[in-house]
Amino acid sequence: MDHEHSTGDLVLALARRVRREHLEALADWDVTPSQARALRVLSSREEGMRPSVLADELRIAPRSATDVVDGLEDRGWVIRAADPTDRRATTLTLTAEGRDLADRIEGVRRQASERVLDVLTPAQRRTLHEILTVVVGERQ
Amino acid sequence: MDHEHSTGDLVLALARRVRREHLEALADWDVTPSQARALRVLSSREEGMRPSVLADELRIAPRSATDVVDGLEDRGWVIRAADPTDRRATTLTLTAEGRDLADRIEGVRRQASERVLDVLTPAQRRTLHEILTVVVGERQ
DNA sequence: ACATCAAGTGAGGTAACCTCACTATGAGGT
DNA sequence: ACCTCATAGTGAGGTTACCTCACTTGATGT
Repeated sequence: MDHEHSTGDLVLALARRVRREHLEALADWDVTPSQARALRVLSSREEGMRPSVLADELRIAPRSATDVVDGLEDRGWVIRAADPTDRRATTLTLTAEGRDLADRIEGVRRQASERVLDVLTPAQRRTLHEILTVVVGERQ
Repeated sequence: MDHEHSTGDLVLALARRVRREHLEALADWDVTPSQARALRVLSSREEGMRPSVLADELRIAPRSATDVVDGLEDRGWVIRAADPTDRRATTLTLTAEGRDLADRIEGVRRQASERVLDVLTPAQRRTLHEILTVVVGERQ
């Protein structure tokens, strides 16, 4: 009303809405957002990921990954084991419960996004996806 | 690679990029993100906004608005004054420096978004804007 | 052999939120 | 006028998700 929304603002507003939906869906399992992000990364790779790699994927400091892993371990979703090839290192492995939870979270995440984008026609959906791929695809 | 990005993920990724650009642009003036948001709201309305209204606009608790306003006042960007019509209330007014800063921030915000969306053709830009308007426009 | 580098974590700090409780004031009913 | 209840703002104290710095332990290149 007072002034037109810029495209950038619209992107942020949409993201806010998607994130809010994700968050609500997450509330059912008593998982913090940062734990959910970590579970997602851990389930996307093969077993034995190092905390430092997790930190890298999450774009947080290695020290912060330690805290996140502490939380996941407390809840019984990952286990830390010694890396046989490097005695300084630790390997992270999802437990059965952890993997299960990660899968279920991925499911509701998808549903939550669907719910938000539902108002678009299939053609608009496709076009949006296409255009976003172009922008996001640029430089990594 | 391991699995296709969903549209929801693309939205979040794009928002992350826009936000990062904004943040970098902001770094020049030593303004925190929450201060920048508050300045934006304050400059969008007429003088004399109440802290409670600011809180509402920012979707934060009234108590949190107090802290944000404290910061803005310390930096000399707003002044608190007594509301003559209600002695419990306070009115917030941007100083000249505050208004000036808000304007400059708005400028670089716009430029930062431009930079990100630059890779699109004008037609794609228009289409994106249109589709986002549809999604964001739903229920308020 | 030894200096240097890397992996993880303890200690302590910050920003940006929150709730709860309190004071001061306003507003409505009787 | 008085009493009750609602409202505006803020002090106190807590939480989450990050951070840096310093340290220990172990690997690695020359």
